[in-house]
Amino acid sequence: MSANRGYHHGDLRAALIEASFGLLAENGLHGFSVAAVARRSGVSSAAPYRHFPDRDHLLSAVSATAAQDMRTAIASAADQAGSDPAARLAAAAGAYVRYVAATGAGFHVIFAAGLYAIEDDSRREHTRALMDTLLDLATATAVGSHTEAVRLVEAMIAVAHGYTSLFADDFFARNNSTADEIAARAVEATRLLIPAGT
Amino acid sequence: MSANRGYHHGDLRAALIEASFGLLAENGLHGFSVAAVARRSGVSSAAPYRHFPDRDHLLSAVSATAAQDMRTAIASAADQAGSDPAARLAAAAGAYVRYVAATGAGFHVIFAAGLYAIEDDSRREHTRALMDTLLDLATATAVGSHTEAVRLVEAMIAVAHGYTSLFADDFFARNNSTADEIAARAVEATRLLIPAGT
DNA sequence: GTCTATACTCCGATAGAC
DNA sequence: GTCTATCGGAGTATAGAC
Repeated sequence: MSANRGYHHGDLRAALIEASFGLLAENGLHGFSVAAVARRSGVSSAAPYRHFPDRDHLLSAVSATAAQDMRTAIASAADQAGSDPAARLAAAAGAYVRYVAATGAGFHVIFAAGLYAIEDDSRREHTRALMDTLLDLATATAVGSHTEAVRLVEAMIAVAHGYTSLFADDFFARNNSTADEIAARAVEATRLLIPAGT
Repeated sequence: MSANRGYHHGDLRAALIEASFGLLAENGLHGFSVAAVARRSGVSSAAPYRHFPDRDHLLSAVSATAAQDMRTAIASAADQAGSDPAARLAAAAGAYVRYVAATGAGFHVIFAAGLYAIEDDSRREHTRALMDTLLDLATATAVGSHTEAVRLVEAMIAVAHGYTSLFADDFFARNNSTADEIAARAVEATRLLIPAGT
């Protein structure tokens, strides 16, 4: 902003993260590379290394941002779903599908292999907050124990991630399905996985 | 077998496909390359090109084998599940998880991008047979229409594929979960998605 | 802080010897 | 049918100029 004394950007770091989301949305994790991110940002392939020591640290920053934004999207969807705990958790599955369809940054990115070894407090905080939010939504559905809540969250994630993966791989291509339609199906399916309530 | 006049194999083509499964199981689709398959088979990186014109044709042959074997595994699991249509379809989800955990060859491999463009009658027959088997299992659960059966198959695949993806990405690592445990959860979840019956 | 240039590795694919 | 050798392309990462 105020300090735009460089060649191209006032904040290349932020621009690189933003470009990463674009790449992930278009080509998936497979299409993510420091070189491609640099190209998309209009800088040389060496420039990113002034802001991130290596590829995994850039991906870790993307992961932190994704976890934060996804948590916001899920919390917002749950609130719009009203007060019924089952409806709120199911809505979270829909928010997951829509977020990943738009950004390409699902759990396979947020918890990508190799990221666990990286020291990145921001990422750890945001991923933990995301999981806590999901766990709270599951616990509210009158499950009997913490273990059951964890199992329910995992089931909900499996459904959401499964639909998302198939959608990203064009498995529903013949149907001309939209992300919103797939999200709606993930909501329905998640609703069926929640015991007892209504 | 009888014609082992070459350097290493009597049937390098089959050995390459077998090696491909090993690579997929260990490193996923990301770790699949003609060079790596050749290394694992103990031949030079040029040898595979005598049996497959390019990378995608090798992958297509792997896809055909995977579709055939997965269909067999699913049909077998359904038969062992008895006569209840809902239990049979749910068992198919478990078979999917176990097969992909063992081989790495899930729908993301069987229907991998780029394969659709390849002319490979074997692959087309086996993938079609696989989908027909799943559709038959879904139709038997007293669904109201063909569209509903398709939707049910897609939901079951989403659940199975979701659990499988998370398992492959070590998402359940802290729990020390086994493939059989994850498969059992996929069976339970699928069972909940099936309407009406019992 | 970004550039150009470069070294290294890996992969896909081909040419030609045997 | 398999080998060695090679080319071209893409990616990670570093060195040094500006």
